[in-house]
Amino acid sequence: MSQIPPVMARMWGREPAPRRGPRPRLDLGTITAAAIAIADAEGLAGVSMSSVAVRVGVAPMTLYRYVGSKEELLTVMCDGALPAPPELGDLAWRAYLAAWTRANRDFLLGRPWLLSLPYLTPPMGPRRLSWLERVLDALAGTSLGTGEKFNVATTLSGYALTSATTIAGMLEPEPGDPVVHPSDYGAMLVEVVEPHAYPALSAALRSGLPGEADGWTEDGDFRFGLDLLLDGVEALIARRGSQPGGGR
Amino acid sequence: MSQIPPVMARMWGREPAPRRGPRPRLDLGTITAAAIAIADAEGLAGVSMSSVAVRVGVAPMTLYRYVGSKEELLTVMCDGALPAPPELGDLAWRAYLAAWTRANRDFLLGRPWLLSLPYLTPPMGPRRLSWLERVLDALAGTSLGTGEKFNVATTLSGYALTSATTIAGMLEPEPGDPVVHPSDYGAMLVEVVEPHAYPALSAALRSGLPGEADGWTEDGDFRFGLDLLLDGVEALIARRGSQPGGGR
DNA sequence: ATCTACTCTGTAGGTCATACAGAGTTACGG
DNA sequence: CCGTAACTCTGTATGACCTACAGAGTAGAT
Repeated sequence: MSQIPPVMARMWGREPAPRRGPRPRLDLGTITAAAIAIADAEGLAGVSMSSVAVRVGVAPMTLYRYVGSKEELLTVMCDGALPAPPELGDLAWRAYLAAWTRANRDFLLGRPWLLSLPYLTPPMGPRRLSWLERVLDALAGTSLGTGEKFNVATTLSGYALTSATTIAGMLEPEPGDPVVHPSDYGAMLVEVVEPHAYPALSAALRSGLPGEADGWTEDGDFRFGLDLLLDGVEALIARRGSQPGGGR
Repeated sequence: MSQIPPVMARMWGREPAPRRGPRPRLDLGTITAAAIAIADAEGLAGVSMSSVAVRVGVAPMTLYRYVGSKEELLTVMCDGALPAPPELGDLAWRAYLAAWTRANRDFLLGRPWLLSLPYLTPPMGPRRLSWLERVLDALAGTSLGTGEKFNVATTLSGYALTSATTIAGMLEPEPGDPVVHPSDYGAMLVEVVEPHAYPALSAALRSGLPGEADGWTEDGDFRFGLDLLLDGVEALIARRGSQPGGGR
């Protein structure tokens, strides 16, 4: 009956509870916690089946009793690494969605290795779904349809992701990465961009390099895009408000 | 003088043109084209230094004359795989940005392996910058500041990315991937989500599973978020329009 | 007591990135 | 015209990694 793939079953604690043989000495939670700890300390590159096995005190091959492959482990990590979403309290939808998106971005920045994983798959783990739950809740009072609420969640979560990726790419001069510091970024562009081929861009560079302006903050950039989106949501709600219901 | 890292120099054709020794038999363009062809045919997993070397007809180690590491090659591929941005013509900014974002999403769907790469780094290659150039151009007539135009480009491009990732995750049942088909998605959620822990979500699932509604199209979802953003931009332009200039 | 399912482990095979050193090749200085 | 230096290409080797396989031990079922 259960069409759900084994990874997901395990993520939700639906393990078959075997009858014969020795009791399993581990569980999936212990393993993913170990893997996450390693990723936090050394980055994703430090996470190997061997290193995880050492950390939980078993032989490497033992892990395959709990996980079908390394990729499966990474998938489970994507959910296990998430914190609980912020509390709704009695915030209005707009204030809450702003806080939600910011919290979303912040935990991605706290665990930047998440950005290198296929994080943007349809949410299936308990943690990811609890974040989705909160958006539905926050929008419950509005006239948006169910599908529209899902779309708002997806879009905001995507924005948090791209925003975090952008910031992480500038902040982290990880050793061995071909990462460019934002202070050098404008200078590098100037050196390479020819006014002939890129007129608008080189004009913009001449008028003031991005990242150099005094008033600039990365938080300002974040709020910029966020307000763009929330203004859009607000416009939509206003539109729907005059209509009956709307949306499946 | 040139502070620019070697990858970038090579991406822009700034190779030092050596004087002694045999003429190089290859160039970076040939190599990246081969790597891209392999990725198109077999996915990213098929791209190894060996496979690329075979395709261009040299020994694996030869590639390291043109590229510092495999990661560097992947970085260069990220730019080389991009098509030219759509022509501006005489479109109004909103129509153009919509076309631009859609084209952005479409080439990502055409080369889904781009989604597994660190695609969201600050644009430094010629192709990526030409996409940026077009946004600046399209917004030239508006009263937005330079920084704001950059932000609009970043946000829209991020939206194209998340949107493409979502669709690709549902469309491609790649062998060996723990991917879930959208038709199963709702059913799986129902099986796993407990109304007690996820009241809003399970209510939404009961009222109509996502992906099941008759009127649903993935393109509708795309336009939904896009309009959200463009409405936001429009609101911003309207606000800026009354003020002098604006932006650093 | 025996069976049997299940857990843990060592070994081994295959793939991969890349360090290294050597051989061949071209241009330049004399 | 020759030697030398710089540069390109290649074979070999190393170490890391994932994981297939088969065996050994263990504890509940019969």
